[in-house]
Amino acid sequence: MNIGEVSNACGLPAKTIRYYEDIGLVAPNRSANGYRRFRDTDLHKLSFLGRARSLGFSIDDCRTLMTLYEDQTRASADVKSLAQAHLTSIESKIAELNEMHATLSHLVDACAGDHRPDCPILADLATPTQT
Amino acid sequence: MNIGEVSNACGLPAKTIRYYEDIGLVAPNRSANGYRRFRDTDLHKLSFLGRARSLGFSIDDCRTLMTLYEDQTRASADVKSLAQAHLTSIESKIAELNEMHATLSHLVDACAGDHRPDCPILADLATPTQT
DNA sequence: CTTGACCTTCCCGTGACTGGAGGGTTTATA
DNA sequence: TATAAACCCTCCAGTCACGGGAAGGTCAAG
Repeated sequence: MNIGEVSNACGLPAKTIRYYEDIGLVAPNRSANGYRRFRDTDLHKLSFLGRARSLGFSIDDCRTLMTLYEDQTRASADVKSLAQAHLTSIESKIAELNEMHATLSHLVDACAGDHRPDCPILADLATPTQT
Repeated sequence: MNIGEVSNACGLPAKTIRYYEDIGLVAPNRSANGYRRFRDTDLHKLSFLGRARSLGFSIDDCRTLMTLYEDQTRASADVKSLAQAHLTSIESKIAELNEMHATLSHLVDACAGDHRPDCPILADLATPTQT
């Protein structure tokens, strides 16, 4: 399979697939004309990566997950702890966004949003010691 | 005031303050020795920027907000619509993270997390057509 | 034989900084 | 007076995970 076909099959842009080769996540063969030639296992790997990335795992995490996936003697505890750590980081991001949202929606509600210049949003931004 | 003093006062790292000068968000004077010399209005601006950034506004948004802040004839509607748009983008980020969290926490719960290799998390990652 | 759809490499840009090298200035202390 | 610590400066490179685009080679169809 050429890169376009693989791209269609796994949903990753060709650019991304080339990038993944650059950083050593996949290692396709080459045809005589220089084109990348992917095997089924390469496609499988790329799908795995795409799915892991869509769950928010970093490239570094993905590398580890791939290693674990290919290691038949892995302990599921290792996978779980990695996922757990990622979950925790997702939770803290959500918490941070929720806080922003609460503050900002409060301010937006307080703002008349008309032609007049008076604006509680700007007033808040100009008041550093307030939360 | 020198940069260190301003940094303490507004909570932004000196590096960040220099960066903000580079991109034209503040324009402090210079002392004879080449040190930046900040006025109260500069500090005020930087505090404004820090607060806006902490609410997740992009640098570009911050630039607009500063302009609006300094424009006495602004309409609060302009500020509100900017904030509203930002709120919406926060909401979509939260939704995305919530989806990741739901999927991943489900998988984590299903994983034994012991010495055995069987792992629903890896199994899911290896199954592209599943959600 | 040409057109268009592929594929290749290479380099630059993104956002918002952060780290570090290499060096000048000021202030406090011995 | 020497020196050490604590400031300050500029400039360059790196972060993360790609995306855009240039410049050019290859392949199948009409």
